[in-house]
Amino acid sequence: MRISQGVEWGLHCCLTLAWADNPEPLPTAKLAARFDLPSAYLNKRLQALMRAGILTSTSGSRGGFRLARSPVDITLWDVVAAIEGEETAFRCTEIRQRAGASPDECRHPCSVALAMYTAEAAWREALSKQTLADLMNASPEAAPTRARRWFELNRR
Amino acid sequence: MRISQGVEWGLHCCLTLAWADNPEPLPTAKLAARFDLPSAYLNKRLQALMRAGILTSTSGSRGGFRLARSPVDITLWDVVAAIEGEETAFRCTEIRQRAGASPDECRHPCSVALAMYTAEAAWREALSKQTLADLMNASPEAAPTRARRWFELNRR
DNA sequence: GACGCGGTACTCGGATAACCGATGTCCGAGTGTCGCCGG
DNA sequence: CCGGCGACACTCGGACATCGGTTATCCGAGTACCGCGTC
Repeated sequence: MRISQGVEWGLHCCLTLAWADNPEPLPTAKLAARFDLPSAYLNKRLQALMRAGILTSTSGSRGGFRLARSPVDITLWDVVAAIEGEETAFRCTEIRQRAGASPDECRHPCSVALAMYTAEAAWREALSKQTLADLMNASPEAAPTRARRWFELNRR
Repeated sequence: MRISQGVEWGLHCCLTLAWADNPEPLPTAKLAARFDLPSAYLNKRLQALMRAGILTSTSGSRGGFRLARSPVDITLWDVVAAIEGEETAFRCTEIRQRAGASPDECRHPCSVALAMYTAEAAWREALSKQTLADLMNASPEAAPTRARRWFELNRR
């Protein structure tokens, strides 16, 4: 089991956008350069965040991405779900039906699936409780000022 | 993100072994036939459970697998970790270092990684709290008797 | 009749392919900007 | 000097290759059983 790298990228980019806190959008290329990531692929992930309503995009020259709402209202689950998808990690294939379980029982999920879903719910809840703003507070003192400085240097 | 199918197979097989509750080992082929699974591949997963100390294997004729200890002492995390591995699903690649974070800060994990690890810890704990015995209790009444009946039919 | 021995069938165990999704790359569509031209 | 217009540069957006990992398969190593031969 592995969470795609795009999640890490997405979270760091959201943090950067939050610190920049700028009315002007930030293009993918700038963000990619900051973290030394492949620009085109990062763009793919930012698009996913846009489709989920976390970012807003502007086309054309002077275009780019901005946070769609305040960091207080963006949970980590929002970001993870946008990039990884909302499907459960555990997929029940109903193998009990091969073992002769009656169709009547199969109206309820089997105990195995239920247990796995319960654990996943705990994971999602833990993610939902943490917002982007919490992440900003938990970061070291130097981080926001560094982000601002970088942002000033990369202003067009 | 996706949990491999082997986890589902492993859990159902452990349940079957628990219900059989037999001093004689059960060969992979029988278990595979019960759930209509590819036998050789299932064997690979059962091997993993054996390496983790959840099952014991016996080679040769009349060989097979047995539970290594009581269902009360087998948590779901034991099974999941045995098959999926104990590595975290989220892998921090330290992209903050590309963004100019000082080596001094990097002695601590970054806030993003910390948050993700915290959520994963909640998931693991939820799995650790549930044992195989709990799963047996949560299963419908018909399941254990069906398993026993199947087991008697497939006795050699 | 009892013991020892060899062959056989069965099962685990690890090494070896095939398929699928994540990763990475490219080019087209759309939009704002800047410079030029005309009034 | 001012306003309109056109070409350009920039950025997003989706379509097309590539790679790693899960899934699937096969063959060898080891062991218990069964039958036979001998004492």
